[in-house]
Amino acid sequence: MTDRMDLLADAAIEVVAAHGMRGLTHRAVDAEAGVPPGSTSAYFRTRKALVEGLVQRLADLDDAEITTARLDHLAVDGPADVDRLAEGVAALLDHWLTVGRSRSLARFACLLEATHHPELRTILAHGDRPRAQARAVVALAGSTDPDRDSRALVAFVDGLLFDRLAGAGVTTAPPPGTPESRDQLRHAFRAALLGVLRG
Amino acid sequence: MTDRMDLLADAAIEVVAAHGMRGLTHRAVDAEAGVPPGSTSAYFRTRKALVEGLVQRLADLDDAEITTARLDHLAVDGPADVDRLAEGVAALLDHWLTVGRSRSLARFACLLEATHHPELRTILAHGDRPRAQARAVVALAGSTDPDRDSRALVAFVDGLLFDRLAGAGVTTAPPPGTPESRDQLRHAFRAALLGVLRG
DNA sequence: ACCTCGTTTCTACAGTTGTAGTATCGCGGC
DNA sequence: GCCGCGATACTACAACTGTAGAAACGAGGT
Repeated sequence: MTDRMDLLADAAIEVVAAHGMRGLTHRAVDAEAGVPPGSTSAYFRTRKALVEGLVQRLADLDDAEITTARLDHLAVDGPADVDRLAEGVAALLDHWLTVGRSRSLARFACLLEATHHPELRTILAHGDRPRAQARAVVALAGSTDPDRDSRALVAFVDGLLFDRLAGAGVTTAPPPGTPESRDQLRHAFRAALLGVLRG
Repeated sequence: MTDRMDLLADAAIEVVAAHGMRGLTHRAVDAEAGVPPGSTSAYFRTRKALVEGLVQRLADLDDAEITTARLDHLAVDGPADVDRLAEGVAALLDHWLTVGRSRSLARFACLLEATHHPELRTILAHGDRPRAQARAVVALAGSTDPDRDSRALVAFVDGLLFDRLAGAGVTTAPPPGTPESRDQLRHAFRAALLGVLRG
């Protein structure tokens, strides 16, 4: 709502990204935001309120972002279109892995949290908008079951994101932000899209 | 190590699945395991030890499971093989979503945790074994870059799993365990595999 | 200058959690 | 029967966290 609340919610996102849900305390947010101790507790009286504020802030930030990064106008009816779309999604993933890294981590943490706190689910309609975009794409491409296919496609993209954020494998991925990373992501998404389209 | 430790670690997995990492306390584990209060604190003196024990237990359980569910012997050189493999993976996913639901949730929570606790990463070499299996599959199928492709494939499968566990979309998925759910998973994995193979 | 009211800052306190130390138990050997 | 000792159960306490309420502040009007 107010500036100060946004400031605190942003700090809360950083805290969660850095120390997990467990580290999310009123005092930790105060410290992260550089405000006098007690401030967070004043604006978000209970911890539940703090979590809800954080989730709401994530949703708002996504709303702001989605208007600047629209992909659903990219019709796909030829190989060139597929490549163009893959380029766009790779750029988006790259963004989520670098400047948006904290937000991505916080989002996954909140999604897990929403598993046992249904009230978060309504705020965090995660993937609904991406899914709608994906639905448009696969529908235009002639999918026989756009709901199912778009859901799978979004799940794949989330999987790619999660893997790069938290994947702890032997095979090390190139650091996000590099051309090689972008290339891998583009290639992977292209494969997923093609697989879904001509499944 | 000992029985009692395994019992407690298993209870810890349930606690994390039900209440998240934040709910993981010595006393909560005591309650979940139905042991006298203080027991967990005696076996895992510090909280760090408790989460390490939990992660180790997850890894051990996976080890036990992997020997019973091998998929890498399934060579893929024709459409029939692809279908067979997709059937196997769908069954595995179904298993992870039903009887193994808590473990799957706990695993994702721990992966997120490992982001800021490197010592967990060594224990939880998540996806290494699946990745090795996937690598064998894509290599046999003639991939030009098996490391990259298998990584993508595993990421896709994880994405599917995460989506069914924590996805909070409008498009509701059929409940896990039903034939429709299996069918969707089979279809989705098939698409991913085909996309990766003939990328 | 002074009051008003919303915002911000500070303080207190009860409940929870992490951790370590002490007591009790159960059983195999003397 | 009694002893020793490892495994288990209990207790205590300091630190941390959530929450509420009281104090200080500051801009805008009179």
